[in-house]
Amino acid sequence: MAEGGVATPDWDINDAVVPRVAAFDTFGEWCDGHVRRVYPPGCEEARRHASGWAMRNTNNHNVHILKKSCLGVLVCSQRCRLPDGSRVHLRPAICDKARKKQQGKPCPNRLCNGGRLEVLPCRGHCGYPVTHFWRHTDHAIFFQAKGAHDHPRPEAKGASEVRRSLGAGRRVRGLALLLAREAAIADKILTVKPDKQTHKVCNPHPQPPPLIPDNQRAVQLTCTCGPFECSCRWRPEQPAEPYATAAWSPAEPQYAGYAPPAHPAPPAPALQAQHYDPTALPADDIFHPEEIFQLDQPIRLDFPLEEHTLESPPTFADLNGENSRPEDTYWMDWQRPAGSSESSQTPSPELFGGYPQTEFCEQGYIPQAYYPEGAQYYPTERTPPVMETQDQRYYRYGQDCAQTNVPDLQSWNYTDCAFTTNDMSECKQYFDAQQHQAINGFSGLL
DNA sequence: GGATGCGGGGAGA
DNA sequence: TCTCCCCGCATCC
Repeated sequence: MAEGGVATPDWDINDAVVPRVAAFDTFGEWCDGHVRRVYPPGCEEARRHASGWAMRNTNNHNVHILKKSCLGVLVCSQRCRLPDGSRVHLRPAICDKARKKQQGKPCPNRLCNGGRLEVLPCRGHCGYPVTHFWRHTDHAIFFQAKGAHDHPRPEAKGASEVRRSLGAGRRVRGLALLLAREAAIADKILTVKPDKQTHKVCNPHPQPPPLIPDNQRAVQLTCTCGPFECSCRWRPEQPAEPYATAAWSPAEPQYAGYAPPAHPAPPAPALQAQHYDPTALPADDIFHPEEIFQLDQPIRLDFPLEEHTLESPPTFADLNGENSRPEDTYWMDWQRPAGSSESSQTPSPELFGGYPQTEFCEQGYIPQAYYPEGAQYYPTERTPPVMETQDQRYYRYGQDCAQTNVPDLQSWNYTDCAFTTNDMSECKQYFDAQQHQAINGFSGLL
């Protein structure tokens, strides 16, 4: 059975009738794996069919169900590493034309030598891109995801949007222009932030259970480091195990030797001292991506501020404080999935986790490995189900079909569901273990 | 300019 | 027939 959110009875997005539910799920921006969710009709993100993943519309010739497929992630052709050991993973443009323009551009990693951006396609659903399905009824918005992403999370949507809106990508000449941009960023933050917050209306669960134990959150939450010098982020109380970053060479086979997620490698490269000259200006005529990504740091405020974030988002004071070093912050932030509930709950897969093996493929598709150097895994969003199924009503493509004999209607067949009921306890143990390893793995950063 | 939604249509199983 | 994908168009921001 696919992972369900609220306690809806079994349903599938393609069912002729879907149940009417009394409880809704917390909106998940980074849903991964076979996931089913039910959101309230007023959930702004759900109404916009928002996702942290770069999802493009796919025509399924069904006007009742909106289908989207994952575009993957933009990565460096050289698979270079950022100063902290993570890799480049940008958000591909949804527009085909824009996406083509993205490809071939120089890698934004200033340490990268000759790398170019290329799309790492998603093949997480039996060799096809992971798909999201959205279905609206009068009383709920149904969401279903099929497949597990086999690639890193791209940067959050807000990053690319603001970057574009600020005209990043063109060469900046002179400090005055840089300062003007910073002022524009600050202005945008002040303008956008309240609005975003007002739209955050769909979370009926103000404090979902944390994925990281409170005792491990404490250090982070009490961190007094400056936003750009913080080195205690995610610091667990457990001593860190030594970690040696597996050197990755572009000459290596890129998609071979996948390590199954059940045995994730210890992760996370040690956080290196970041030597980056913020005053450096581009010297050539091609656009310098680091100029663009300097702008990414403040825009994190442009993302929906998630309730369960483990760390406070940068404040306006942070961005303008005398200690501000946007570039460093960018590097710090970039290696993490930007601005999302799940991402803030779970450290970046790039740092330690693995990408879940593409399971659940009825066709027996054997997934490719994208990051052979380590079994990278990150926990998928797991919202504890709320088993409330009273007042079950069913909708037939928008029609309100009140039903009283629920069991008779639950004979839906799930041929591609990820979990059976019996699997759930095992899965929980599995994800708990993964989560524990993930947390420990993060200690390698510090 | 890009995101998004809709729809036509081709290809393959 | 179903699912996948590509493409064009319209709308909105």
